Amino acid sequence: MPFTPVQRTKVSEQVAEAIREAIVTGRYAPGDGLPAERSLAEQFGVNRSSVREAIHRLEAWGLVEVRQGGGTRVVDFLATAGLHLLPFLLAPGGRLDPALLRDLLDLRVELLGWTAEQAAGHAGADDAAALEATIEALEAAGDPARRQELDYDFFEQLVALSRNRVLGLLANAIRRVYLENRALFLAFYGGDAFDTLHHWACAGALRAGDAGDARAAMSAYGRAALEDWIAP
Amino acid sequence: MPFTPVQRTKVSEQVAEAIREAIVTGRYAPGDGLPAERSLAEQFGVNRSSVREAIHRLEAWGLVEVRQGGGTRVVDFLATAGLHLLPFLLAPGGRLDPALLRDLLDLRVELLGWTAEQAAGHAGADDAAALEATIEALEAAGDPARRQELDYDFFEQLVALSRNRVLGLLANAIRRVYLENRALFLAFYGGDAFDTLHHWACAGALRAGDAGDARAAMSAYGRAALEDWIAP
DNA sequence: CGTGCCATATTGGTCGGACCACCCGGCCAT
DNA sequence: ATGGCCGGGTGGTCCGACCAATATGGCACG
Repeated sequence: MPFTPVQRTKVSEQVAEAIREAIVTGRYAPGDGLPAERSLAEQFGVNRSSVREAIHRLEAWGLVEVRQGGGTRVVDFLATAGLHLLPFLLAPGGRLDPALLRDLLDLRVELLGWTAEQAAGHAGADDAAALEATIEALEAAGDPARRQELDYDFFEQLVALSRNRVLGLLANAIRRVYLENRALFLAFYGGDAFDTLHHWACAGALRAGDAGDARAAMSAYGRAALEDWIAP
Repeated sequence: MPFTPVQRTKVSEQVAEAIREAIVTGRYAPGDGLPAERSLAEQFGVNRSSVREAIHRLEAWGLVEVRQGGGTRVVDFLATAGLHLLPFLLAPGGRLDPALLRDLLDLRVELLGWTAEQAAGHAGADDAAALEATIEALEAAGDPARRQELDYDFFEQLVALSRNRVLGLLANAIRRVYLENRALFLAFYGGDAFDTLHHWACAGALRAGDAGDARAAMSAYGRAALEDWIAP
């Protein structure tokens, strides 16, 4: 059994995480001013440089606005930040936000369907075969974590087949959501509700070049997952 | 006529932009190593702290991977970065990437339709009235830039009506694409091809609570824009 | 009383230097 | 061929200092 890599967390990362958590959990409201860098450095017991790095990471995430001489203010991130914040908003402080998960799964239904539809335009027989190989591995896998991984592989293969680079970027953002909240979705892949029916239907539709059927299959899969994940 | 705010560019920002441009234009291939921080500081004629801030911004964007002792390497950003990179990928080095624009507009069609469909589930008569007020302002506006602005307002109202916060984050990411590449889309709003036919249809469908019609209207609008923007 | 100006404290931005932790490669003894 | 050692290069952190923009309050002026 292989060892898992040791965790090397930089000081600036820890500071950034602490402040991010304080913001997304509402401890700082939009418009509030963050403590001064020198003050934060003292509170965290680190150098001001590390605090600056942390704050600039938050700025890159769209959580705070920094103005020289005017302090650092928390912004209304729901109105300005992009999808890269979603992994942290989904379960702020360890508590799942069920409404937000519902929003995500709703969008997922649409996205799965459209991705399959677009993939149908470029998929050949060998592409369908590759997808089917993934499905077979999915059925053979016993470990729920491995299933989750392979299921996402299937989606990424569809994204690659769609040849849409913007969709690719969007999929990258979505992937981070799963990576950061693995445990959240794990129960589904261990339960009885999960089956590969729709996967086979999608692969078959791609083999036949039927975009409509492909879309229908993946939409149905997304809806099934939604019903299982939300309010059992 | 209001003045445009003076440009305050920090040193670290300029450095970050320069390196980002070098990466997205392919001057550094994925896997390549960036020069050392001390070397970059010397080349740019700035302090190492500023270079570090710039590099960490690139890291937050998903463009580079930093390892202590092991240097800083450029990553395959198409495989890892999120939608926040799109504004810079659309016209790297000032030259438009038409294939990428096509990808974006394809996705836009789907997104516009779904947003309208979702909005129909929550829109009341006063919401429809607000939308219609925006359309009237849109028709009255002579300045193409103002039209563009109002058209995006219309979309954001739909997003707000959908009550889907994930879609809201996605819309924020898309908005940045327009803000960073205003000129690119401006021609459309000045030409004859632009009309408010689909907007009215959507507002009407929302007033009637017809999700299907709302979706059809905005999908049609997206397709019309796509045909006008691509290969005239 | 309101206005504009100015001194000052506060805050973020940059700088230069120092040291530590880590990775890599070459060299050497085993 | 293996493992240990070591030196050079790299990023991570720290320190102290100064610069630049901002916010604040007092004060003179109208």
